[in-house]
Amino acid sequence: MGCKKHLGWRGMLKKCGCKMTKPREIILEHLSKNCKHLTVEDIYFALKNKSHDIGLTTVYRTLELMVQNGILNKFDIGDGKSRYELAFETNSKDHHHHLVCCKCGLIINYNDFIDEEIQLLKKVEKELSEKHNFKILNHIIQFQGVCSNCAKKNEETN
Amino acid sequence: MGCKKHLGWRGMLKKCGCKMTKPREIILEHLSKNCKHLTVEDIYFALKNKSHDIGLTTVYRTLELMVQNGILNKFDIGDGKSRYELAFETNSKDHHHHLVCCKCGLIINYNDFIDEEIQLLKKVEKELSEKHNFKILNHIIQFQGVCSNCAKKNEETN
DNA sequence: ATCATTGCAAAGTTTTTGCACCTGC
DNA sequence: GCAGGTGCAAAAACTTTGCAATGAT
Repeated sequence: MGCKKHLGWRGMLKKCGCKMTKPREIILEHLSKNCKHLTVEDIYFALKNKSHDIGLTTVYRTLELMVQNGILNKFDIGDGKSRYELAFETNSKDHHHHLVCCKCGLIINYNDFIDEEIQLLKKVEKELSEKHNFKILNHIIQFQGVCSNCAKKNEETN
Repeated sequence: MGCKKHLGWRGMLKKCGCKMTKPREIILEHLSKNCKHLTVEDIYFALKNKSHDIGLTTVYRTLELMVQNGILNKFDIGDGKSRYELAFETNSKDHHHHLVCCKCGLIINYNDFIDEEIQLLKKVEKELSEKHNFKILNHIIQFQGVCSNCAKKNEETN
């Protein structure tokens, strides 16, 4: 799971007139070691468990800041909680999309067809961007459905 | 914006052991005439303006029920409010994806490349579904970026 | 030294729940 | 008639804001 790129953040923040502080470093570090869809709560308690006493407010503010600066992606799988993950470059090998179980909220990252998807996306992005005069920065692709566990449970019930 | 299909809902609900009531009918009717990403608040006040006194709780419960039964799609563009729209069939001419402005929240529906997207999606769905043993019901594709208005505003500021 | 950042407590939003009453089938 | 649906009020869940203290450059 090594999502490197530890350096560079400092620079990215600096360029936006922001300081690199302990809490910010710790939060980014945590996200980089857990390359997946974390909620504010997830992060807050995970850090608390590692004896890092960072306020909930700071977590919220840090994450929002990172989103504004394109370092993180924010999305919602339908449970009303915002989720954050490193904004992997479209071409990076860590880039992925999500399969979301609408029963239990399980999220599966996949990048099986990423290449084909990306190819189409790039084309679509370019043309939509021109047609609607819209600067496209990012995309979200989510498949919603029922995971194998929930399907099993459902069979048992019926 | 005639999104027909007014009949059939009753049947769909019945099949799920649910009754078709006045509030449900009015809410579905409203959604079918406003084929786009409405929040609970949007719906609640729109109906209030038409002198339909439907409780906020009922709106929440009705929408959630429709989502559970596949009649509506639920998604979040990043502003923390759930949005709902009719779950157009993948092949229907009303099927579309979204362009979301991350500055002002503007949502543009597009279906320019829908055919190509759908073709790829179907393939991806089939294979992901087998590989991850996941029953895929639906998908969300969102491009995030900056709309022309916000881009203009930004230029003026700088 | 200066201005951004932090953390707490308080407030704001959005969504859910409990419960008595009402309604569709 | 009865299970399911409704609406109100209250609570819960998530997020933002104000402000005094602290920290980074």
